[in-house]
Amino acid sequence: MKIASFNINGIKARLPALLDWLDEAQPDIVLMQEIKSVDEGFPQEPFEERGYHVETHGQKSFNGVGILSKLPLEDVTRGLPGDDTDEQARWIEATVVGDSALRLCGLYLPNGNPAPGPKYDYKLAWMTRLEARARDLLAQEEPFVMAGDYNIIPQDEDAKRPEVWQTDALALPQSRAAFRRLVNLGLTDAFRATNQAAGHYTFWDYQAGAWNRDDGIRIDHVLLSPQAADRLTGCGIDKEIRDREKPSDHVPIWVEMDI
DNA sequence: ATGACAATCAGAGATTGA
Repeated sequence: MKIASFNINGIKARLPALLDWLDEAQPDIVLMQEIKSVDEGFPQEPFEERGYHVETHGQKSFNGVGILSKLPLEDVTRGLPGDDTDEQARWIEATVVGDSALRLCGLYLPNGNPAPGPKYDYKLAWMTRLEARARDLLAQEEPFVMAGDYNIIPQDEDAKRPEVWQTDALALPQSRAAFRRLVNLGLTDAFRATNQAAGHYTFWDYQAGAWNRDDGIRIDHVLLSPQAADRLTGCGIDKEIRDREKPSDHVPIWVEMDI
């Protein structure tokens, strides 16, 4: 089973590029971020024509997450638990049942800039809630995938120019520490489990020729529960699609699992 | 030192992103 995460940066602007990639990569499941659409505005038909079930948790203009799946999506829940006043659409969960059940968690973690400030406080608070959700899921001792745009550069080797990110919310020590706490609960960073090299990125800014200079950062991650990590057989980044017409500023990261 | 670039909503330019 191939499971991908992709920050598409707007479904309206990205539909052709997304469909082209889907037809080539043939993922069984896609966790999407930044759909930038309300649920009613998300075009389900082109995905259903390709055999995908579609579930979204959208909002107007910004944020928004969704799941495409060739298997039916069961027990869908929307919103990260822990703050009933949080109206930002950044979290969706669903279960797929192949040979066994797999819980999918798709997330769009807050950017947090400028830091310090209220946006950074929101990011750190959101990460505390994320850690709590991970603890609850781990207690169930079943396979789950927690994938999306984490807006975290875990280590300096995950950026072409780490020095320019030192005071950025994506790389500040508090951000990295929160990400480590999450991983240290017992989750596996699928990319790092299969590839230890520096210089692998999932985001290149549209500005200043970042793509042409390979000035990227690795901020989209797939974390696996122990039971899911046992089924991991591969992980990759579809870097080449960043070079196409009207690309997202992110590219997909995917895992192959023996499920 | 600043802006670059893109998407959204709206119908110009502010806001957001990373």
